[in-house]
Amino acid sequence: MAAPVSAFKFWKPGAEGPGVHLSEERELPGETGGPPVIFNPNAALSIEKQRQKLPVFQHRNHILYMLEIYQTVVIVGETGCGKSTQIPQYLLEAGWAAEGKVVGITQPRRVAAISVAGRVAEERGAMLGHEVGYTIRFDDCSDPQTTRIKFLTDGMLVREMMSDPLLKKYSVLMLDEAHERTLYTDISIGLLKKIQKKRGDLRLIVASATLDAEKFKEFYNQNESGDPSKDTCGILTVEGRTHPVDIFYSMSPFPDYVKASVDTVMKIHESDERGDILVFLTGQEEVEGVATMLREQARALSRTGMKTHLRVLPMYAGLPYSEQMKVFERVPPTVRKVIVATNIAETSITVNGIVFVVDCGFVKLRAYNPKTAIESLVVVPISQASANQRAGRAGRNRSGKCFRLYTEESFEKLPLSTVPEMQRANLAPVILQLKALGIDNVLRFSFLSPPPAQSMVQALELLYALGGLDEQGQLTEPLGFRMAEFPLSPMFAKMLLESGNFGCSEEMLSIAAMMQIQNILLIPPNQKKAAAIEHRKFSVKEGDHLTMLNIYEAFIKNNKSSQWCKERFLNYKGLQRAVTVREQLQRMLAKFKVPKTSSEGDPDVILRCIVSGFFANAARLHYTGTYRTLRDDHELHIHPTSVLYVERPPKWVVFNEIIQTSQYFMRDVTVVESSWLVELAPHYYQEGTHLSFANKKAKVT
DNA sequence: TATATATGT
Repeated sequence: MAAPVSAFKFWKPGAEGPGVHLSEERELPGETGGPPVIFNPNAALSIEKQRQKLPVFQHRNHILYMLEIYQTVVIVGETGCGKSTQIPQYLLEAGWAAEGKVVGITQPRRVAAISVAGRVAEERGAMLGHEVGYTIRFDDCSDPQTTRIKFLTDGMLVREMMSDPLLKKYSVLMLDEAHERTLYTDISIGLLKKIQKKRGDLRLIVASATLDAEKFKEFYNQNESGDPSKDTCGILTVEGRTHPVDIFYSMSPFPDYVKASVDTVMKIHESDERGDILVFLTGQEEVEGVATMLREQARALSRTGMKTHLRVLPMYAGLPYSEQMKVFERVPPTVRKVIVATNIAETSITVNGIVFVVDCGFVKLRAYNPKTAIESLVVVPISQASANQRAGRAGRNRSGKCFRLYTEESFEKLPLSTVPEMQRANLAPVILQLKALGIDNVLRFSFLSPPPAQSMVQALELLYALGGLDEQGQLTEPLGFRMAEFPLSPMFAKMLLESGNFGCSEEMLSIAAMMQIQNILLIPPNQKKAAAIEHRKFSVKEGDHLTMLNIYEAFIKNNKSSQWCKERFLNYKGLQRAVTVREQLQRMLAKFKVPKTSSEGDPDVILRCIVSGFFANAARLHYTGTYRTLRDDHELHIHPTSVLYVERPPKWVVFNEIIQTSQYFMRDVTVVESSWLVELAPHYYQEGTHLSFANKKAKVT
């Protein structure tokens, strides 16, 4: 293997030599500009040739053969070996989409569904939305008559099961990127096992990384005889086209990975090796901090005569779209890009030209405490799978190097893969969906990785308190069924469905839509004060919900102007999205005959309506100056981003969610009156004394 | 008083 260059003296090469070989994604004709290939017969020929060059092509007949003899086929293949674009086409060519049947492919992310569909349509010389289409929320680019290959998000597949429980239109379903184990992938995995028992003709392809292949096979194999010839599930491995990535570990642990990442980037920059750098850190603050330090050091370096300029680009989800796009811009040869990113760059965003990866070894993940029903964000060590995925980002165009800011010994102690989301999520929305899909006994549902029983109990209790489930745990009619149909968390769904009764459905629609969008308020690191001044103009003493309503209404009043947003440090794209979300929610309220009503400026009805959905998230001001949950006296604080943070602390509040970082913070907080809690949730709260509601009824005084 | 990772319906 390549010896480390002198600049990296303190690095130890991985014992296995080039540690990671990940596949290269194909450069597509047309991606680099130029005329659309479909109009050029020679180009069409070259598309065919390119298809045949992909590693997966060697396995074409074998894949089709396996699908004849097995009901489920697990395909192990790294991203880019061509499986996502090619296998659907093989299936189509082999007749799996005959007689009006559809080949469906799920993706965990919306952008992936759109872009892969686009590529396949292009390869087939077809207009997207006809033979090849996609379906994601708010964007159905498929035709029920003509679409034969359909890409969809896995969340969308779960939605489709609500109207078509046996997924009758599909002959084959391919769950792509199944190893990512997102919440909806896992729901789909379990539900498809159930569907397969009723539909022997439904074929399933699970596309996953090596690690999970056996687990998937075990899960889907219906052969209990012990005779392998009777297996109903088989595994097939597709190698990728690879560029080697050399792994270097630190000789000893770093006390501060933030500083270490800066030092490492500068060492790379000072070396003779060319190529862009990608740094993995855990959050926005770290990213901005490192970006600032790198800019300073690079400036100092250029004063000493360094010719290559360092362009430092932060990358995280909360960054405005236009800023995010900068990481894709091409730079002249005298400029080296360094992208300082959160986990977003691990799977969601792919930047070409990365030769060096610097991996801090940590990630910020959502965690759920089933005892307290509190969600938190915690920084935890990454898994080995994650570390390898990060390293692979260095080898997409040519061989690369990955510097791990931890020792080889610590790498070996890392968990093999990340805990599936199902085991670290609030399950109320999941349980509601499963109930709506006719899964009566959710505790016995076949989960690939069963969640903690306590999480399920918490979810069932909440759904009962909201009136979505009855004493027997059955979905209530109509409330429970309607809640399940909403693409919102159960509390939001309840709040909206009640809004007609409170006489404020117009306002609640705006509030609910706004609350679905993150980062409506933009706070550029160098203009914090100016942003705060602009934002404060919208805030009201009632709290964050009415503040968001103010912003939404002002946005509409100002003709949805992007300039208006810019001047007020508001997220224009986010507000546009809020408009779309609101329209969808409005259609649903109309469908359920919830009357269109407005509070005409009276805030109390709105606040009471919020309480009808969020009564379980109530807190009171403790004499110590902090807040306590009504349910179990847990200490809470108002989040610094809340408009109530600067107000005189109100006595009673409800909130959308708790986020634990340094402390437990309530986010999206609104002032309420204690009497409303008792009045609107009498089954949940009791005035004066404790009474029994599963021995848990909280006291409101 | 002291601050968010990433997805999805």
